[in-house]
Amino acid sequence: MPRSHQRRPALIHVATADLDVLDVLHALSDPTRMIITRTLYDDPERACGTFPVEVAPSTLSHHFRVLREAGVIHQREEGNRRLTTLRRADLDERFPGLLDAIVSAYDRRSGEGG
Amino acid sequence: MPRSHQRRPALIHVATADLDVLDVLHALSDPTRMIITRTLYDDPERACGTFPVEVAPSTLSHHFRVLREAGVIHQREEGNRRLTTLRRADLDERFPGLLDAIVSAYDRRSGEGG
DNA sequence: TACTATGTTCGATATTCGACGTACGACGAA
DNA sequence: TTCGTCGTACGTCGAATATCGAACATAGTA
Repeated sequence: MPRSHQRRPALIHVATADLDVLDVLHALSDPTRMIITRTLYDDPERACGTFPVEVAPSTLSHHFRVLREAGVIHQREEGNRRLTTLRRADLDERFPGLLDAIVSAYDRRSGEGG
Repeated sequence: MPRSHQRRPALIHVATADLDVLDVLHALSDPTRMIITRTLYDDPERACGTFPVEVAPSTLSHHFRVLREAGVIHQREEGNRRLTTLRRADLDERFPGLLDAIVSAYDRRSGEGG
């Protein structure tokens, strides 16, 4: 039988026009997911296992799913890796200034609460 | 006996410096709470029962609590009413541009999704 | 085939969340 | 005191969520 080229779930990504701000806010209200997002805000692209978080791989996978379904990140296949990027342009197009304001707010918070 | 001046829980409000952006994002990621916030964004002060939401009073009270503990709203006593305001200046001081960006994003979303 | 690396899915468990009904407290008026 | 209004606290329920371990799937290599 002809092997399908994409046996994996094909990584559904929500369209830019369908982004829901409540979903985005919910996705970013979690510490682990915020760390992922903040990391991608600086680095253009990273593999799943290279984020500075201390959770089980399965848990991390779950958080990626939440971020992906909210439209915050994009993931593409590269060999046996899954490379993750921030959907910065899409978010900025749909919700101008939102991502910058959130990341800026997060940076302030990190610096003070210590 | 001297009647206590504040028999009610005294409405704890978090200090501006202690505002946590993750708590704020979580508070605003709920539809009912977003409606409350959006309403207060235009109106300076409202009583609890005057918001355009369709939930039971006890549920509404729960949402006010979440918003209050996240530092999004302020509530003060006025007779047997509790008047609610948006902590706009505090939020803007701690997280410049965040509230405006979120409300702006919410307005865009409302206009499209139907 | 076998092995390794990477990441996901599944099952199980514990927690949180949103909603409600009920009971109660505080205020204002009679 | 008694009543009605406004709003909260508590308990409860079902659903969603977070977390983990274990098994699975894919890609690459030997």
